[in-house]
Amino acid sequence: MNTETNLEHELDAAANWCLQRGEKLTDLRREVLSLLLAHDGSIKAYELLAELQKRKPTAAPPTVYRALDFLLNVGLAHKLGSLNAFVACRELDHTHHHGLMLICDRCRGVHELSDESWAERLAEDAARLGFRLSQQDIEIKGICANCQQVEQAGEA
Amino acid sequence: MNTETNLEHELDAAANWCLQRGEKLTDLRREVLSLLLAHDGSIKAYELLAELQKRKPTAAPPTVYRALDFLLNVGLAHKLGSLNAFVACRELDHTHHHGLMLICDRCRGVHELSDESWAERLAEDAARLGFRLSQQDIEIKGICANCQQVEQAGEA
DNA sequence: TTTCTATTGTTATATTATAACAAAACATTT
DNA sequence: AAATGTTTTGTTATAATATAACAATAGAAA
Repeated sequence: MNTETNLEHELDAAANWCLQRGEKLTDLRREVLSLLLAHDGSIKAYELLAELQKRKPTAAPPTVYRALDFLLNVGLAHKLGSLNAFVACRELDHTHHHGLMLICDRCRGVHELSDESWAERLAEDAARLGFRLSQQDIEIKGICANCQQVEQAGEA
Repeated sequence: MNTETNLEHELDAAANWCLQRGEKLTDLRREVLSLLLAHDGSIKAYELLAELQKRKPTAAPPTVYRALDFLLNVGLAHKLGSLNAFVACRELDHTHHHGLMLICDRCRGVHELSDESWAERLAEDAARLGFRLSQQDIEIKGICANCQQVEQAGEA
């Protein structure tokens, strides 16, 4: 199975995901999601716009922001507030509460953690203050494994 | 002890904090920190600028952003990436690794958690992926106790 | 078809943040 | 004090991020 069919597969799954929620993954939204998925790490809205314009010269900022808003709302993408960047959600299947996004300071890559036992503890601590957590992603910064290796190689 | 002397007390402590790090809390920085401290919740850069201009009409965006950068670097303030807003750090004394910021979706208020036992667990999970956490704040969204009460009152 | 709603197009503008260079303040050495 | 270097602040311009507002189009429902 090559990359292209893999991508189409993911997009079809996303379309289904939308239908189950009474929403539609239109051509435009599908294209934006496709661009998001094609990026390993996160991507910025105006980078996405530039990509989109290659195939759709008419695209303007609202074009991309509206598609992103849709994808965020339906859970197909995440916004990384600390970077003002966006990333496709790769973990559609599990019922996730707080997506934990490990963001690499170096390469802007993102790894989404699905283990959530730590989250319970967190929610307890917050509850002790009367704080009720909303279901949003939590962003953690650091250096990914790959960039740590590059770092060491540079020091050698 | 009234509010004013309390504020001056905090500002003096902040000045000391800077000196210990070989940095200086200049008048300008002190004024910006003062405005940050005067706000319960978080405040946006341009709101801060407007406040600053009341006493210092010459102030421009770089004025406030430079002061904020300084305060962030020396640890006297936090940036909330998800809101593009800023907040004074109220927990100077303890050696904190990852400040946990509970941000209210409603009132933009922030509560800084100092208990960090959950952070160890988090670091372990991340380490399993080879991810090394950097010492940065972690932002958690939700509804604060106060806003929950207001919410209920509205429903009654 | 007609009507209603959702989506997309388009233009303009708001909001957030930084670059670049000049001036002033401050510290250090002579 | 004068000369020098460094840090901080002033100032203008502009970059980067995001949304408002309204027109046009497409799709669904009556």
